[in-house]
This record gives sequence, structure tokens and C-alpha cells, in this order.
Amino acid sequence: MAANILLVEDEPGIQELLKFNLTQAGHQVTATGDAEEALKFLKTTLPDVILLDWMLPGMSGIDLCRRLRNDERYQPIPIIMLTARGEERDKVLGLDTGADDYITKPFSPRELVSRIKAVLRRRAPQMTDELVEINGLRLDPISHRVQGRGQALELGPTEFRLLHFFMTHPERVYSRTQLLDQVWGDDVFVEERTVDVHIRRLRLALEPSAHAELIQTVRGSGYRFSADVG
Amino acid sequence: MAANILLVEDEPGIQELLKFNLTQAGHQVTATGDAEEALKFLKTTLPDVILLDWMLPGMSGIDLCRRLRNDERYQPIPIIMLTARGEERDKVLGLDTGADDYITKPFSPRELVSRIKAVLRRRAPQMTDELVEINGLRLDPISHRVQGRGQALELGPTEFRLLHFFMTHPERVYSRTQLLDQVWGDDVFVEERTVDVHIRRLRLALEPSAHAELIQTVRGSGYRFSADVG
DNA sequence: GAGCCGGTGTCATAAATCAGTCATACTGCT
DNA sequence: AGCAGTATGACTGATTTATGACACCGGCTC
Repeated sequence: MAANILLVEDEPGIQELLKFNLTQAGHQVTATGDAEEALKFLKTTLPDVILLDWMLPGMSGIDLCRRLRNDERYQPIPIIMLTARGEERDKVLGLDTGADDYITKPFSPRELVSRIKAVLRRRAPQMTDELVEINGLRLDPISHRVQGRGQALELGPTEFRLLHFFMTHPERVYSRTQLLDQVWGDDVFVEERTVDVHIRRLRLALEPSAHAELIQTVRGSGYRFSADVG
Repeated sequence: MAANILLVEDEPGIQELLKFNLTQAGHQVTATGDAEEALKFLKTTLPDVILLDWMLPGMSGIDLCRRLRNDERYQPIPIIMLTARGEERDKVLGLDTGADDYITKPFSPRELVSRIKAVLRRRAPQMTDELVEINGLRLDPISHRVQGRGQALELGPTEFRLLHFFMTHPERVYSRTQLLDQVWGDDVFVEERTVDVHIRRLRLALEPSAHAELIQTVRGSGYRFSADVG
């Protein structure tokens, strides 16, 4: 996993506790004490997940959440609300603001970690280190290996990331621009056509185990990874 | 194994019993009777494992555990809770404070010893003194020897630790940074590229028995120890 | 204390791989 | 056929690793 997490929690004790547990779980944590501080941090860095305390001094967590959800830059970042209240009403409210999940205090660190994992899996499956296997094509992020029906396949770094993204987002067309954003990164300036070249390299790499056809061209739209031969 | 163990147990009888058994098992044991004493000891020495009684006079074991878990200095030290209660609720609580394991009284010394071993293996597999053997490559931490198919191999201290780490964490890619943390130590300031050099030295040392290829380069990611030739 | 030595970290350079671009060939569709 | 979108092969600069050399350090010997 190893996600970058932004924690917004005013109570020092809890902040410390959470930071410790999350770090322990292999995450990179930045802790802030209020909404302003959090926003400041967000100006320079985009975390993978935001943990947001419900009650905060100044702008409340729920306000911050709404605000983030209205900014397209932060929109894709999963938000998990931490709340001390257990009322159903509040929970619903929390979700309506655009939070991806909420968790009621007191909670076990274990639970939190697993929720983070769940949220990441939903938003950015390629970030979880889970092994993916489709139609006999297997990609293991941990050992950084790809096998096609048992046979080892060689692919370069970019092809590996590309395949990983595809395998965690199958059956769906992605434009070249989207692929550039997702696989290369938002801040890269590269020709769109470069994607074609890497698609080709990926296909070549998958050729030995006849998995090349899983990468399908959708004329006028982009590419799709699909188990369907059609 | 031969670990340094800090025992925190207020009941003299049990303390003696445990100390005897653990010493018998080859460990170095320091016994303390309460949390304060334990903390004092910890200021000067970092043990490999902490055995913590649940009920203690003054600060309870669980409080001590939480406290230790919030101090990054003690963070990596495995903690095993000793508890007289068997309730599930308590167990969960104990784990949530950051304890690595718990064991319910009464327990057999044998069980305790094996749990210690397990916890050590989990936190830092290369700390257990167990002999490791992969593909005819054998590393014995006790005699500090390495053999490739019976043939003795010469490697320096750093290469030995590096190989030990790799052999206890196979089939997994590690970045240079991770290797520096794990093999050199967190507090060392060394160039990342230095890892390359030691990888090379390790490969050279494994050459005589043709085990060099177990150390694999994963371009753009780091290195991997793998029995797979692929 | 001088000199030797194994062990380490750094660096410069060579070698290996890769990424991005482009020109050109190819394809499917109208 | 004509057009727009893709595939392909080749090329070049850039990045990443491998390698050999070297300087430094602490311990030891004489």
C-alpha cells in the first residue's frame, strides 16, 4: 500500500496515536491540526487519502470536506471522516458532503487501516499491493513480476505501470490523456501519441503468452483492457 | 536467537519463573517490577522484545504499551502482553494498543518462548538465528557462515547482513532506500548508490557457487532476492 | 608509532535500458 | 479514393545500473 495520508485532527493525543498506527502500517503521514493548515499543505502536495476529524477548531471538518469536494483538483482524493458521534443522522450528513467513508470513535487502528485500504482499492486500485490475475495473466506488485500462464514476461517500468493500471481497471476505455494522467502522472508533459508507442511495447511484451489481445484499441476513444475477446 | 528481553511483571514469583525460563532458553533478561522502572531502563537500553504484564501497580501495562507505541524510539520493539484475563474484549483492547501478541496466564514457558520467537520473526525475520536455505544457498546466522552447495563462501559483514535480509525476505522488491533502512539502519546517512556497490560485492561473493543470479535487479524499483530464475 | 589490511562509502566512467519523437506505413470508415 | 486515426520501426538523448578505482578509517602487528 504505502499511501500518503493527510491527517486533520486537532486533538494532539489522537493525532499522535493515529500517526503512529498509520506509519506502522507503512503509510506516509502528514498531520495537521486544523482546516487552514490542511489547505495550506494541500496547495503543494496531493495526498492519496485524507483523514478528517469531524470537529475542528475554526472551519469544521465537514465544511472542509465540502470545500475539497468542490475543487476538482482535490475531488478524486478519498476522504474518510472521523467522528465521535454515532448518530445515524450525522453519518448520513457526513456521506452527503462527499466523504467516501466515515468511522466512529472510538475505533481500532486496525479498523481504520482496513478502511483506508478499502477506500484506496475503490479509488485507486493500482495503489494496493494486491496481486492481480486476469485470464491467466498475473501481475504481482510486490515481487514486481508479470507472468503469462506461468511464463515470465519482461516489461519495462512504464509498461509495468501501464499494465498494472489496466489490470486494476479492466473493461473500461481510457483516452490517451487519461492514461497519461493515471500512469505517467498529472504533471508530465508528453505527446499523446507516446501512449501508442508504449501500448505497442506492452503488446509486444505480452506476445509470448498470447495476452496481447487483452489490450484493445477503441478507435476514436483510446484503449481498453478486457478479458473479452470480442 | 539470544534476544534481549525486558520483562515487566510485578509479582515476584512469576517474575522469577519467567526470568529463569527465558534465560534457560538462551535469552538475556532484564526484569522490572513496574512501568516506571521499565521506562527508566528503556532510557538507556533498547531490548529486542518487551514482555508486559497487563496488571501493574501504578501505570498499567496497557498504558505503558500505549506510551511506548507513541514514542518512535520504542516503536519497532515487539511487545507481548501477559494477561490473566481471557476475555475477548480485553484481548482486542490489548492488540489495539499496539501490542504484537498477548498470552493468557497460565501459560507454559514453552509457549511463551515460541511466541517470542514468532514475534521476533515477524518484526525482523533476520534477527532470528535460524538457518536459512534457499536453492542450495545456506546461511547460518549462528556460526555466521555461508555455503553454496557445500562450498564455503566469503563475504564481508555488510554483505552478510544484506544476504541475510534478502534470504529472510525473498520474492519481494526492495528499493535502495528500504534496503538502507533495513540493512544499514534508519539513522545512517549513506548515498543510495552505495547499495549498488554492495549488491555487486554480494554477487561477486556468491559467484563461486553460481548463486549470484538469485540477486535480481528490478530496473526503476530496486533489487529482489528470488529463487525463480525468471 | 609506522605500516599493513580488510572493510566501507564515493566517485567517474562505461554499459545497458528506456522514454519520447518522428516519419512512414497501415486501417477502417464514409 | 480520401481522411482521420493507429501501428510500427528507427533514432537520439536521458536515465539507470554496473564496474573499477580510490581514499578513508579503525584495528593490528611489528
